[in-house]
Amino acid sequence: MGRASRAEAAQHREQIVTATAQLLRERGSAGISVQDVMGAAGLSHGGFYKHFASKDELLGIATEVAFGSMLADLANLAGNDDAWGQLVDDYLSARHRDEPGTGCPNTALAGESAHASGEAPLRTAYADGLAKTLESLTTLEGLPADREAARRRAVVDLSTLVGALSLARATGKTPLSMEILETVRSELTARRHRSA
Amino acid sequence: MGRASRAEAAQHREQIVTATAQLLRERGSAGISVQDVMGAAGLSHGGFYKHFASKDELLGIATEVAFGSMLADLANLAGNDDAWGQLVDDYLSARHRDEPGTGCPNTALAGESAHASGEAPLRTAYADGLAKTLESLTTLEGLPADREAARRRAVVDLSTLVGALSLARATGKTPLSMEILETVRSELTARRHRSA
DNA sequence: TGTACATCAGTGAACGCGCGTTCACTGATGTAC
DNA sequence: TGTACATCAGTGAACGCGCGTTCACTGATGTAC
Repeated sequence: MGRASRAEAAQHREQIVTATAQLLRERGSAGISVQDVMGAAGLSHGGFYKHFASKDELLGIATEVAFGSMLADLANLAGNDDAWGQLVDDYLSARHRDEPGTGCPNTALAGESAHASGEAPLRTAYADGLAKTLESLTTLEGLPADREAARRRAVVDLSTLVGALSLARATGKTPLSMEILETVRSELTARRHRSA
Repeated sequence: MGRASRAEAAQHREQIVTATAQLLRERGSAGISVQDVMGAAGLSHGGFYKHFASKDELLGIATEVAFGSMLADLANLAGNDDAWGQLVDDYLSARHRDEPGTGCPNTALAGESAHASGEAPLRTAYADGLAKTLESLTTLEGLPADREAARRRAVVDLSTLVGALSLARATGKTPLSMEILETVRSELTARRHRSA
């Protein structure tokens, strides 16, 4: 094969990271191997360490990327007329439940982060991503009138969204799963209208 | 060593299951080995299959046991004067965050269940345990006046509790983690007083 | 109650397997003149 | 622009390791008479 050009190498690296960001959210870190993610870029596994120092390092980078695209989605919503209603409907949809690979890392990677060691790159990236998610949500909640109240609301609402999605995913495509999504969706929407 | 008596064997089995129920919630299924759980009962790994058909079967049984003791705790609360306040304070405590091994399996095993195959015993046990948790919580929420409203409240409240604990665990012993626990705790308590 | 025999819980070595990581090697890419 | 050489992305075999599971074996337990 010989050497790949710098542009090709950079593209390969991006493919590896993107594939990992998706597979990590779908299967968890124990469910993906170095061979899996190299294969996703059309490469054999041996060259992995020309790009990353370890699997752990890649998981940290992939976590950053996953949060990055999720925060971009969230920022795009901000301009919307009914940003909050849109967010709740998207977040608690059957689609989001069934496609964790492109969904919110706060939910998909919470267990991963909890089980990771304190120094693991994934854990650091998760803490940073969660903090940024709450900042972004606080802005979206305000009503800049009372930023402290908006922050509190963001924390409670994100908890509710993450919990509902976790429980819905844990029970797959079942009636109970749908009940959770629909109940929490209508409750969060109603609660917002009540206070508006 | 020779053969163990029936009483001893039954005790060994119970030790294996109990240890697994704890380790599973602490480390996840990928974090525990057959050797680990046999060692917890003071045995070598070879005899495992005299007790269980597979590691998957044990994980299912351990999940049932974890839900069983959690539901017993919940039932004990029911007699209490301020059962709801007690539940929220216990659930969102630093202790519960730091000791998943003896805590709520709805939160600890949500990710495990989501990643397990549809036929995995753990997944079946989880779905059953979550259904029972919601039934028990619905009773605790009522006000038997409107059972449907109580059920809806149980679904939303459990989602919020599970989400807050997941996020708090993902960020370990940090200020953000404490903020999440305290904010959601005070919010859930206040909300209940408001409606009482 | 005592004896002979079948049962089976537990042992420890072994199985195949996939894992993360290392390494000698290849040969096109990139650089220096 | 052309040539000589160094660089290094990617290959594929190999490493040690721990995993879930199997198996021949041991010898006390449980059972039958």
